[in-house]
Amino acid sequence: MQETEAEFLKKYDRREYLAPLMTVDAAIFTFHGGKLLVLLTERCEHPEKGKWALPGGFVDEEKDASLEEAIQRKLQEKTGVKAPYIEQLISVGNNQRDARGWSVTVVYTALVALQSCQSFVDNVSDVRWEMYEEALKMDLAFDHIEIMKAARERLKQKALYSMVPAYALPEEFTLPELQHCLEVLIDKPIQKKSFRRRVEQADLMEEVGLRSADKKGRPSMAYRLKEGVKDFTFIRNLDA
Amino acid sequence: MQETEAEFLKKYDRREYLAPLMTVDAAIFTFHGGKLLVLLTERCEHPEKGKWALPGGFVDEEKDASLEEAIQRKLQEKTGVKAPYIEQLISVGNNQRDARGWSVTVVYTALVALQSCQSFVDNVSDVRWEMYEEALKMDLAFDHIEIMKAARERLKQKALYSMVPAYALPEEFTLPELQHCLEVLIDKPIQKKSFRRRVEQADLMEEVGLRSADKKGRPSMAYRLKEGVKDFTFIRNLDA
DNA sequence: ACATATAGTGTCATTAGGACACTATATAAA
DNA sequence: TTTATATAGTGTCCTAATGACACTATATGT
Repeated sequence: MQETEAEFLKKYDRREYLAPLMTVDAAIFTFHGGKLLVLLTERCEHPEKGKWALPGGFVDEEKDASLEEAIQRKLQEKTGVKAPYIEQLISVGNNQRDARGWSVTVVYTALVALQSCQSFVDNVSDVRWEMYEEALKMDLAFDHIEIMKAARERLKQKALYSMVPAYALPEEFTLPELQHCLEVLIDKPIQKKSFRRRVEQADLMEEVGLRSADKKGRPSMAYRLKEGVKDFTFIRNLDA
Repeated sequence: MQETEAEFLKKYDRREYLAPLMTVDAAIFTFHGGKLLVLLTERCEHPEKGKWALPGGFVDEEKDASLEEAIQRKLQEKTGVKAPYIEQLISVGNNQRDARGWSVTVVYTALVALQSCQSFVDNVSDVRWEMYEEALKMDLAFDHIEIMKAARERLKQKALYSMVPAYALPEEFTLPELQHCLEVLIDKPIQKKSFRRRVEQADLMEEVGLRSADKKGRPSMAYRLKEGVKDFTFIRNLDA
């Protein structure tokens, strides 16, 4: 006799399967003082207690309806950061990465403006922005060093063919600032003219008036991303 | 008094967390008779019993040391396909996609040569190669239609800037065959000359002699991928 | 032989982008 | 006030990639 789906689900007990631990983590970057920064939290529990790690944690079946909700909730709770344009990077799962056993993490990555969360981060001791170059030398929890490197690499690729790094800057920024940000991300100088041609072609920014001259030299024009611009890609590579 | 990590792990019981169901699935494509084909398996159990689905299944903590091993094992067991250059596509997780509850799937995708697994697929009734265009109209299990579309889109992007589609062809192939394959993948004609320039520049294939003329017209040169070529990318887009 | 079908090449025009000199406009110092 | 210098921004040439498309090459079939 055929079992119906309703009958199947009624007797079905998920506890019969010991599923792997399921976490979400986020590699969140910003740009400040000419440096790329990455957001870290200190682990307050075993395993890896006391080590710094990418913010994240267990998916909560009650609180989260999806992986996207889970990572937004975890980020918000732990660091105060809201990352509207967060993007899935990769998933890592094996029986080695967590001492508690088979573990899977779905990793997200985003660029955010420092201003959007500075006050929160400044006021708690277990969250901080670390310079990426320094974070590379740290003994991060689990396999988070490798994950962070993968996120950094993705960022580099994005910077080669898009203007995404604008998200890491304040709402208003100048083209020299954006160019410098890109140069840090791709780790090589960009021709000023090439860069500006691409900005013009992309037609994604609007002028918001001259920046008051706080330093020597000609003042630069300030821009902001046009309304409704969420993501955008150039056809060709910068340098490469 | 501080708890040590060893003490923590000793008393730690994973069954206290009800982790989401953890599966791996694969969108496997090939190219045959001028058409893009996708590999499907028929579900033999509830839920979605009797529906066709992307091959995949639960991660087995005993058998699999990692997600990569899990997807290779599942593919092999269910379809006989070995996909050496399989690639992670995306992970999907929410409380809607599986009637059994919160479920996460890590999706992989690959292009394989039909020959490498034809006999297996021919001999079992619950596995088949379906034309992609037809599969689109099917009522696949879970959210597999959306996942399949995402994999198709990734394939299209890859075809625009790489020669990866060569993996979907027999070991020896002609340039007109490869061009046609690319045209199907990106769904638009390619300039013959542009295509051949790129093949030459890439320097990834070697001649293996003239193809015997089975049809009208000048016979074409057969090629194979050079030894050691695994993945390769062009700088610029085809058409776009 | 000649029509036709398919494979493969030659070549020109367009365009993206690197190189780099040039102009523009500010502050600081003489 | 002039001049030095620093930074912003533009003009212009050269090269490389590639789209467009006509051309040559080599097979089959009548």
